[in-house]
Amino acid sequence: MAVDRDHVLRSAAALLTRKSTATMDEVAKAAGISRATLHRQFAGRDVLVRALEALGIQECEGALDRARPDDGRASEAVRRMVREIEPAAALLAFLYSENQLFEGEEQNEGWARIDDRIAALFRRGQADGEFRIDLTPAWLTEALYGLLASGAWAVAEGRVARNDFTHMIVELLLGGALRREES
Amino acid sequence: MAVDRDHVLRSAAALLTRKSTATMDEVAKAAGISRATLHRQFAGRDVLVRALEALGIQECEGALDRARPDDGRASEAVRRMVREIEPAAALLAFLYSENQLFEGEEQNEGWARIDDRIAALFRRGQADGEFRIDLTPAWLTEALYGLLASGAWAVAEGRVARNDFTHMIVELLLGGALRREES
DNA sequence: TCCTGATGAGACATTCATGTCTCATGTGGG
DNA sequence: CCCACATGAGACATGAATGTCTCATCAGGA
Repeated sequence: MAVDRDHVLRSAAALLTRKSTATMDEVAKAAGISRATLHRQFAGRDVLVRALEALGIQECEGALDRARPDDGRASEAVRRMVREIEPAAALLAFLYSENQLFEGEEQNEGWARIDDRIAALFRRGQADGEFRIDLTPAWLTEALYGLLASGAWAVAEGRVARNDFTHMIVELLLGGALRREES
Repeated sequence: MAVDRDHVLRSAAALLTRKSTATMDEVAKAAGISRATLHRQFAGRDVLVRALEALGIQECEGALDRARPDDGRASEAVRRMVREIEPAAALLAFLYSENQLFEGEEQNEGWARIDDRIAALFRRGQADGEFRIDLTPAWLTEALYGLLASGAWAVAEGRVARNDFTHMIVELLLGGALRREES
């Protein structure tokens, strides 16, 4: 019956997103399969995490594609990007913290590609004169990750409404907390 | 010779900040003591983490006190606050991620007090007409935590210069990425 | 209907961090 | 000088998660 690998992966993502220390047994139960079958699909926790990483990268790439980062104003592209990434934010937050554990090992090159694409968008915004130039694209990229993680966490905790997710992040990232003298 | 408890605590903070899964044995070695002695000081990993939590709370409270959040313009107070919190940012990031594991248990009330004080500062900024009102104080507080964690991480990874830490965070948090039409 | 293959349940061994205990050592104070 | 005490080193037991294996069952296809 060829277990639905994608279903298992997404169940695991949903669970580990909430409880990053969940047991393989819990992951299996969450997916509605036995530990044995889970282990037949993913031969070990690290394999599972790597698969989740690949899933996260895939989702990010897809989100970036759909966001068309090269079209129109950079600020609008950022807004589209955040909106597209939102569904994957919790997974990203999990992988973000999990990455810190892969100390020695080289990180998946996929992240480098994604970092580059996002940084390129910020760089374009600067070149277009839309974004300020004293905040480096690398920092803006890092900050975006941080805000996505905070946002996902705050939503999960019920401290902000899910509907406000994109608005909160985009407005803070682009506009900041200070009032604008003029729009 | 009464082991220097504070030294042990700070060594542990420095290590766990970099490698959150470090063993009690590694923590002991990092502090230059044996595992037995470490265990005499902190009877278990959770006790150690709780002690680190208390340390983090203490540092935050101190930073908030020194930042005088009720003095002058709210934006300046935020800047002082970030500057004061900076040395503890890595510890905060560790505790921030560690907190997610204390699922059921009630979180230390100290955090609630700190959250309140920070949120109050943002609220004052809004009341003074300095901050925009469509970003809730709760979200601004969460975002600040997220940016502190991202910033500490980015500095540790060498992606941003340590000297730029405060500037990067404050400017993004308050001003955002968009260029101001006028200062 | 029968056969093949995937699955679930569970036993079992292994690894690792941890908690606990003992004992020798070495230092500082009386 | 001698004693008390903290420490370091290490042995040992424990618990948890994991990896591995077997076997019965069940469903789908020939």
